[in-house]
Amino acid sequence: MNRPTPLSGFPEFLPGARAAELAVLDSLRATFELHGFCSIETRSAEPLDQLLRKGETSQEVYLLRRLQAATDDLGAPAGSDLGLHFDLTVPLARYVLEHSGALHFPLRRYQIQRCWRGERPQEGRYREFTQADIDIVGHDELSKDADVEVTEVMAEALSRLPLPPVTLLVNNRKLIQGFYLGIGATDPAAVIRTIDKLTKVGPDAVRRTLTAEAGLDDAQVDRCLALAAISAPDPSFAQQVLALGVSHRLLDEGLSELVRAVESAMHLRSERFSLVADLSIARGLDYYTGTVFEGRMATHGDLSICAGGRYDALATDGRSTYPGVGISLGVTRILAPLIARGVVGADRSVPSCVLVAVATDDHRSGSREVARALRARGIPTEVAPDAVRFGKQIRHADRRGIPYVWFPATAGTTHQVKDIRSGDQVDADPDHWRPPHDDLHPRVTYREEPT
RNA sequence: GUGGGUGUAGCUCAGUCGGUAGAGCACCUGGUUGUGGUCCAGGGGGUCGCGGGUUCAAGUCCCGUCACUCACCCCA
Repeated sequence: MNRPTPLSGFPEFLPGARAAELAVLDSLRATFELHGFCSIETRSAEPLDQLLRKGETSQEVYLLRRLQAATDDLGAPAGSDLGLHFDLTVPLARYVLEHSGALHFPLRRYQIQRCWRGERPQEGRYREFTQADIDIVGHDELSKDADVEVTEVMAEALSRLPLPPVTLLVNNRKLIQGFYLGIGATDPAAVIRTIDKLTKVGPDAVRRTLTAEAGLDDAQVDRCLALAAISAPDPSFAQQVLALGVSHRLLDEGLSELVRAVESAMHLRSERFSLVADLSIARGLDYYTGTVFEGRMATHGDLSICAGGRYDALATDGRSTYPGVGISLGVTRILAPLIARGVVGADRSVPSCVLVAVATDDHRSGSREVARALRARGIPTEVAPDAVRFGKQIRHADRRGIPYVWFPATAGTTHQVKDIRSGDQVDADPDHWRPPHDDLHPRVTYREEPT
């Protein structure tokens, strides 16, 4: 077979699916900018030693290698190796340090770029994928309001997308860490790592691990599981936490932070977005220090489609530290499975709103004139490629989802435009006719799955 | 990296005991010479993933290999 085969983990969309993806990306960008977040783009490659900091040692990094590299380059120090970034947070940290003198803090930035991970691909897990991140980075300090703000922006961004609803689960690292310290756990980090797997492996497995590896007794494990079982869409979770009778300075601090985050997010709820305080959310990464997020879509099972949190030291150069809080949205992870199942798509595969028909080759210049007049008023228009019979030209439009076919005036006839969905055909003037606003550009279609 | 599954038309798949390569959908043409979708008739399209082996004969059996895919790990 001469036809190339697909590359596992490197998804590519057909034009219609790409149109849907573009519409989603445009929507995200518009929302982020509406909140005053600026865009940055960082280079695709970072020095390998930079990538492997931040407790990300387990990441499968794609290395960059020059085909024509001289042999003695192989002897170069390991630190000079380049790798493709596997997220947008590590590059942000590097960027902030590199440009700290020229940036204004707090820095509110969004970043929509490809990332690469060498792990085995599966549904919803890719080797090349697009991520949309928003972060707020401070200089030495960062207000607690930043946590609320990124929550608000992402809530709005998700609410606007014509996609399945998202639940954002929120917790606070200080709260659970303080709780574990309060019950006498000696290695709270180990407890966090174990609790993070609760939904995956279940309470029995967690109990065994907590006993064996974190050295907790049965009573302590009971209280950990009781804490992790707490979940509420409003600040009422605080009473449940207090009822467990544990006290610790960090616990109190985290509790009030989480209450505040949940309270200020109450008004963000919509049909497509809900926020829940869920004390089983821990996040495995150890650099999170406060609020942690994990977003789920019911269509994606246990896979989280967005994640993030606060880190007291996103970056540090010895003199200054740069605390940050942010959320990453897995654009490819959300879209690729939904597109593959036919749940999400676009109502057309080309941007064209109008196809101008060509009666005969002699009439082509007249058809071009009509197209120019429509384009001059911002209506995406293409001219039929061949002067074949009109039935075939209409079919050309139909196949691509182009909603209108324009029949230019000829000797004895007037200009007419046909809505090929309804079949309605009316007289029209190229300098004045305008389609309904909704027909102007491709739109994302969302069809709920028959379950 | 570990373990399972699957590779046949553009897509989804069938192919019996080893005996001439199939269906549905899609595509093209015509019915319909300036108006699509429905319907009817016809048509094109295959190195059966690749390599080797057994056999008179292999899509089918054996070995190898590659790709895809699912699960574990980890994560958007």
